[in-house]
Amino acid sequence: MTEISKAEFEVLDALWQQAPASANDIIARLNKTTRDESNLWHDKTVKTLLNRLVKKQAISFKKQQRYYIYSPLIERDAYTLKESKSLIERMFSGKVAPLVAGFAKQNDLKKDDIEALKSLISDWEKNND
Amino acid sequence: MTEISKAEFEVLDALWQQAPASANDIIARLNKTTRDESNLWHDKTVKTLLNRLVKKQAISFKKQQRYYIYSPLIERDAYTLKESKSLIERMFSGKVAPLVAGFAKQNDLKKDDIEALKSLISDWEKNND
DNA sequence: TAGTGATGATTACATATGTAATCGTTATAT
DNA sequence: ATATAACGATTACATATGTAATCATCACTA
Repeated sequence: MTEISKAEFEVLDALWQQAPASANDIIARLNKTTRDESNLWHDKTVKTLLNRLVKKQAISFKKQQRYYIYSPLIERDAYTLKESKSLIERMFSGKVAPLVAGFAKQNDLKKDDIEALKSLISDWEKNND
Repeated sequence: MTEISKAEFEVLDALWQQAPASANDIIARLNKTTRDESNLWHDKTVKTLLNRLVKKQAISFKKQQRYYIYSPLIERDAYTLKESKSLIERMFSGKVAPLVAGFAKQNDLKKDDIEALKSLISDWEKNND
């Protein structure tokens, strides 16, 4: 699977929300969460991106009459993990802690982040002591 | 400051290692850490990327005779934090914990990651109790 | 002093990306 | 039944990106 661009990711993300889905479902979802009116997704644009995602084998479709119904071929978790690892590899020598440290320094960690992290750590320690 | 591409980032990263630096310094650094012989950075390529980084105002240069000596205009920490936040915003609704959870699930957290995270958390708790 | 080599500047060029418009075909509304 | 609207397919096009090659200058070498 080749690279997925940012715009393609947004479209794929709308499909991940609920799949399978038609192009119109996806367009509707994209525009539902779009705050800025002037920034609506254009029908044609989304369809181009769906096509590219098909070519990149990130999604598939089957015909339902003359409509296409799309489904993801890759999983969201797998993809986001791959991208995260890539960024952390390139920017932080593969260590996740320095990224979190950046957030901490900017005061971008909220209590529930901390709770989630503590829980992850205690799980880890349960398995790796 | 516009976007910095992946290739540009690698060049900038070599400059961050030690600045100011000449193009040749940077090329040498890039190729020092390159394992694969067939994958060496080409002189011309690096210079193109340096030019683009100048245009994007990510770096500056001053003439030293007929050579250029480059310096970063942006800080590594600031840039990597911005990119990290962008990715986490796009992929994890702005929460850092789910990213770490992905690493945990893949067994990609090592003991020193855990130690670093614990330390971050205890610092955070010291300031936010 | 004429040729060679190193430097930055300019140009090149294929592919990717964002953002659509147009085309051909079919379904639908009048 | 005909015009129109809705689909997907194809085409468009500016800018970004990876990856260099060529050009104009200047310095150094034989």
